[in-house]
Amino acid sequence: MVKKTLKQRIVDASVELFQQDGYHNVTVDRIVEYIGASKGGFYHNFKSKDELLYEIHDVFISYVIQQSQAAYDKFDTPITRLCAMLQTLTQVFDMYQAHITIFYEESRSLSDEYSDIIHKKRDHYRDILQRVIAEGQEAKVFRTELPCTIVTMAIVGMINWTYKWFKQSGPLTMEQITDVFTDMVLRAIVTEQAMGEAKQFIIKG
Amino acid sequence: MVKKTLKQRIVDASVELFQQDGYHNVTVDRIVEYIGASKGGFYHNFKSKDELLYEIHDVFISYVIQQSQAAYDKFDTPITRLCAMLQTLTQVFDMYQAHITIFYEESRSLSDEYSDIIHKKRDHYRDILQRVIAEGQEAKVFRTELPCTIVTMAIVGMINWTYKWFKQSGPLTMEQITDVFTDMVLRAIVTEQAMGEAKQFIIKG
DNA sequence: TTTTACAAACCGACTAGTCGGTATTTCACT
DNA sequence: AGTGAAATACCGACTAGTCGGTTTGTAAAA
Repeated sequence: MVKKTLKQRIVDASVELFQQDGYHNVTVDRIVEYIGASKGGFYHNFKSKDELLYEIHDVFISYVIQQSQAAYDKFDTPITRLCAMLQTLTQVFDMYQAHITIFYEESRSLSDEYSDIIHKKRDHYRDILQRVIAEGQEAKVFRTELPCTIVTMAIVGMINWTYKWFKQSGPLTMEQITDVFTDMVLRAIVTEQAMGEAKQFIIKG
Repeated sequence: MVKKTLKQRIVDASVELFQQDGYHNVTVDRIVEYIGASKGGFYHNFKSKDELLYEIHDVFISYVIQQSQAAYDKFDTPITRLCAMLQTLTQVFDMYQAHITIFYEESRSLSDEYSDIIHKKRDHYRDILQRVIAEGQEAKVFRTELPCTIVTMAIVGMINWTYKWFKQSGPLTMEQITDVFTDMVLRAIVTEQAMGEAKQFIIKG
């Protein structure tokens, strides 16, 4: 697959440009000029600039959902599932930082027809994580005194926020950061009696 | 102060409209129409739409910095300082949710002259928190095996992300959420030997 | 009289989307 | 395989509309 389709080149260029300057500050003219194409070519592949934005959103969130579900299916205890999901998510966030930036900063620019679909998928992603937390609480592996919705959003926030500050050129790799996050989350929510199982994921002092 | 100045009315309306629809989707015409004023009045009070956006940013971040610093000054141990800052921050985030949405989603729309100032202040806010973490590590109250920069960003992410999902009409108040966050953070980072001092902030199971 | 505070019409730059056209590929039929 | 027609992919000048900002006007305050 040496030859990239024009459509793919448009998407790739847009992801880059949208991340840098934001959806509204990037014109269709600029996108096509950037890849040496034309407006005709653009509107042959997309019915609108909106549709392009939607496609970028969808590719990303669908991938996140699929990966999260795979991490869930691969293991069978709350702690291992949670760790796998944390690892998977940060990995995705490492690779798709540009997509995430667009996903979380430009979703308001989606027209109504698209935003419903995207919002549903976003909720689905959260639900997968929340299910792990809830199941862990039922099994008394995670502390039941913490509301599982808040715990879920605390974790989601911690991870999602990385797109704002993580630099691949920074002093720590995403793997190292993941280890710290995993440590913090497990310490925060695992019960005393289940801490034995979690010990292997805790950083030694 | 029954009479609000036009300037204040413009700011208030803009905060509301920007949060709802985003900076680029709200025209100056719409702002002035919303409050029953004119474009002349707008440009009498602001030299540009950019300046208005800047002012909204600045009011908010300056307040956050001031409140964070006050929380720091009010106490004299890492744990109490951290708890006070968590409480202060979530309180601010409860009150200024619209400002925060704008602050974190529209800062890219700031022109260069303004964005430098805002970015510096944003870093300053983070530094105040990071200092508490670092001081806690020096005092062996917080675990030194966790890099303080990552811990800081994990906390910042957890708190900041609330602006995406917290609803004042939701089942939990911001105070209750703060208690959960505080519990999780302390459990995650306080050392075994200092846990005694932190116990009062931990939710009992 | 000058300044302040706002109103309302207006302008110029910019941009999403269109449309008529051309190059390239696909494919049915010899 | 070779051919030609139809479908597909792409081009680029043009348009209609939008929006930030300006200019001119005006009434009250200082």
